Amino acid sequence: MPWRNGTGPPWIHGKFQGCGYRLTMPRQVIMDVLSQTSEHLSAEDIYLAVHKIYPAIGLTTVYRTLEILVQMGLVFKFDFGDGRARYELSEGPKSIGHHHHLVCSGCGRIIDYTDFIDDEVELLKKTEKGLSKKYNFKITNHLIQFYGLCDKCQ
Amino acid sequence: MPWRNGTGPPWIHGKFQGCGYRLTMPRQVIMDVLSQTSEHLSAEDIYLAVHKIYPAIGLTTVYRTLEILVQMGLVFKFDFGDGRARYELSEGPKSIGHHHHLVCSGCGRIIDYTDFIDDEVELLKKTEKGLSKKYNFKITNHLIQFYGLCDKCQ
DNA sequence: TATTTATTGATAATGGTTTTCATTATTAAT
DNA sequence: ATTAATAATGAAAACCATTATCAATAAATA
Repeated sequence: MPWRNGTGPPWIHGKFQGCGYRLTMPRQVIMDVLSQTSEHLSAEDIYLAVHKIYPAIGLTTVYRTLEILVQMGLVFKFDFGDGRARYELSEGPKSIGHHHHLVCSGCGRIIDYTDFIDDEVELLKKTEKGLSKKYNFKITNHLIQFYGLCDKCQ
Repeated sequence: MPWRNGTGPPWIHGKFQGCGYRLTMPRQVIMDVLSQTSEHLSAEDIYLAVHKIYPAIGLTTVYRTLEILVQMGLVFKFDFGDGRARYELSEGPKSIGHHHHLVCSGCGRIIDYTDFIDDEVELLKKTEKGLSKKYNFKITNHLIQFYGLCDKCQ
């Protein structure tokens, strides 16, 4: 990485400013934490990780920042049914790119998968076009999740 | 409908017994309420509707019953991001059959759609088969949702 | 009928998320 | 630079959907 910890890549700065937000230290560190993991972190997970780097952080700020990041499209918010939201960077160094999740109903394990993306994209394009037309609904995002039992739980 | 209010169709009774549950009055009325709507009711919505027919109902019982119904596969539980779960009968008189949802990020409106189900089913079959094999993950269910802005919000 | 077992509902507790609000940091104006 | 206006922060309290507790009731079984 060509930037110091907490400094963040330059384009992030522009993105924030472009949306009328300031790229403050807490926000940079939250972005760093999200960039350096491929896990599905909860707000508290993020709070704890940020706290190691920037101990003055408050949980409230984490929630507020995540809301902004989701709204800016930099972060995806997921609900895997365990009562707490999970957050993932939508793009970045460790991002595995466009993917979806297998959610184990037994142990709650989450498996990322990127298979059949080509077929999926084809269907989605068709579907999005059709639905946009039929309902005049402007689609910005989609969610696909599979539920079932992982190898250890069946 | 060939059965009285709160009596429910016969097969429901068998289903409950088969799972080791009793088909009590509160449970029957909850099933009735779910059968007679095509909306996306929250637990409280259901509680209020049931309360008109069966005033002794408690909110706790509604939650407990819904949990059972979901676990039995009679009801789907959804999260549309407004902080409360929504419940839909997976099959029944007013059910529109297999469908998915468009979620408006502006006003929270939910639009059911059943388009492209054939193409979707094809992709899902392929995907499920591939993922089951690759990850040894036994898929029981899936979720597809589109997010965006409805006609009134753009 | 007696006895075991499941179900119920009022209440309290839980816990993730939001709101409040005074303080602090950042930007813009002078 | 200094000051004024604005945005961001964090501690604490509030919120609110959902769960756990537990005594009372209903249903199934012996």
